[in-house]
Amino acid sequence: MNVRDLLNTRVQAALDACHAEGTAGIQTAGKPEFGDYQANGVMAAAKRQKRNPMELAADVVGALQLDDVADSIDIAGPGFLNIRLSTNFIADNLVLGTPLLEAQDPPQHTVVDYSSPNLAKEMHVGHLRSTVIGDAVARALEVLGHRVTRQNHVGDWGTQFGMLLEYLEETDGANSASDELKDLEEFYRRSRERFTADDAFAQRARAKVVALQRGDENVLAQWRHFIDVSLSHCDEVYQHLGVTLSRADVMAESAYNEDLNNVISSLAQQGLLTESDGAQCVFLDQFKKKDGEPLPVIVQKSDGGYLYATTDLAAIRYRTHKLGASRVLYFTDTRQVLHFKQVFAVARTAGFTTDDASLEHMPFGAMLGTDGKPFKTREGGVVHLTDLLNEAEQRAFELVSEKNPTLTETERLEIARVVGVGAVKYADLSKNRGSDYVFDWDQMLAFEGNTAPYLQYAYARIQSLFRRGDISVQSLDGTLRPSEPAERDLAIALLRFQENVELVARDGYPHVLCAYLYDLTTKFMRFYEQCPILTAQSLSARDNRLRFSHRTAETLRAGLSLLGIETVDRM
RNA sequence: GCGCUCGUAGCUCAGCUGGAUAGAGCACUGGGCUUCGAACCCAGGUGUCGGGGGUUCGAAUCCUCCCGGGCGCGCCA
Repeated sequence: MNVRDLLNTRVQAALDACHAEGTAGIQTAGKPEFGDYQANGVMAAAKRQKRNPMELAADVVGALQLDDVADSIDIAGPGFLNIRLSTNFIADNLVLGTPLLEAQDPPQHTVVDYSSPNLAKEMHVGHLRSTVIGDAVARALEVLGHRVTRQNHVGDWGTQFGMLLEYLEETDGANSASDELKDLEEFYRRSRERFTADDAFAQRARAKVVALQRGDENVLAQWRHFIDVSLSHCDEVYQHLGVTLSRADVMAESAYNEDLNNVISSLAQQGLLTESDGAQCVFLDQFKKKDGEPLPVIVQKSDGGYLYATTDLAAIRYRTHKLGASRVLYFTDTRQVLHFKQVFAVARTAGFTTDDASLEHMPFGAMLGTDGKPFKTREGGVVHLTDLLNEAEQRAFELVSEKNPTLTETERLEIARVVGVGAVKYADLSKNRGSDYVFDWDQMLAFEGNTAPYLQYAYARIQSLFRRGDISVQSLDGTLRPSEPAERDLAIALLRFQENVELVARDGYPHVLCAYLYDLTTKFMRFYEQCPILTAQSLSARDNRLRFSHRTAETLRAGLSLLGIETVDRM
């Protein structure tokens, strides 16, 4: 049940009945004394109608049908409507055994383009945000009943592969290729060194590129092998990260190779191509500098080569026309906003996208170190994701061992994995993706405040409760009926799961879900302090509180799972 | 030069289509475990929302100018 939607619909109907134009403007109440939800739209509607807002508010309340939902609707301030949900409504919608989330109607087919590392290098922190955020949004869409096609648009093509393949051939005698590629980053560094230091090598590398593009079977075999090894590295990282991407989701840049000349010829046929300095460009009116100087989208280089804009155009056509997606989401960093604006515009103009398809760039900011500069190792190198996760687990292990030394080492290792990886992911997911964020080991691994371990701890506490009380969850049928204030606060929070997940699916901001889960958890912690559960006064109160606890645990586990974060029964 | 974006408490961050006295966490101070896990809870206070001007019943949010940071701008992705 999306409570907010329900209220929006009802208040909207009342506005319509009063012939008032505008939206209901339902949001969660700013303060407890304002009820649970507030409608802010009446004042704006009154202004449009040139009416007294208080009068209109009274009319709207008169026309409002909320008997089955709310206890009270109060007009406050200059014309706010404060809505307080009724206990019956809350209880009716919090029934153990009913699904935590319901599907949205109608279901849509969404392509989610995320992670998309360059296979020439090892995965590093620069790939973390796209991978983790995109995965969370994909999961949110799926859980709401939408069809999701993941697209890992990996970079497997380009001139740097000539250099890498040449170097691979050169070194292959000594060790097996797999061994050589074990540290991709190092391999890349050494081959680049060779490339710059040795002209003969550089020449052979360029020849490799040509051979590769020409489709030379031997070189292609080398290339496939390299890609395969590199993808295996990615798979390992994805598995470690707990990300849903698999080989089946890989749709590499090279997959569009044979379609690129079609893209060009289609643009040419439509008269959209202009040659400029030997390059094929698309000039669109909406991309002009202030002085009228046009801004090109280059789709073919003067040497005949294609660019990422070309590939992206082919990908758009594939995703909308072939896959039939109605939404395509791109999780890339914020530096590419102009690129996507242009590519989307070209795609629309050229008919590479269907009319009703929505192309949405979901940009995210950079990861900075505590010094405010791009996050690097002490030596100034990129931080590999594997190292990052290992360090997180190491720190988590020390912490778990300190807090809970009686657990076996096996248990502590497993907890450290769940807590450490969860902390890293949550630190990223809990921030607004649009802006840069500071990656701070100490803060993230302090495991306090708005962190994954705080949520995981609440979950573990609830599991402990059931263990101690020897309660079987199956015995807890029925509704959650709040009576104490702390119970009511918790109940309202539980009711808001649906609307928050829907927001994530719509806007692609997982931090909204994080904020929700954190709020839910603080509400539970207060409930836990204030309302004795196992030692409640009456058996019915005890069972009711157990139901609250169980529902909270379910919501936490489901919510964290949408973020790709696991839970443990003890920690 | 043009464009995009950001500037909120000492630090890290929220603030949803403009809404009520701008909120959290960390840090700091004090309190709470013979009682369901103290990785917890409660209490305490801090803001020229970068600055000026404007729009209006109402602006952190919209417009404009200025200051400051980041990023982008024809053959990398």
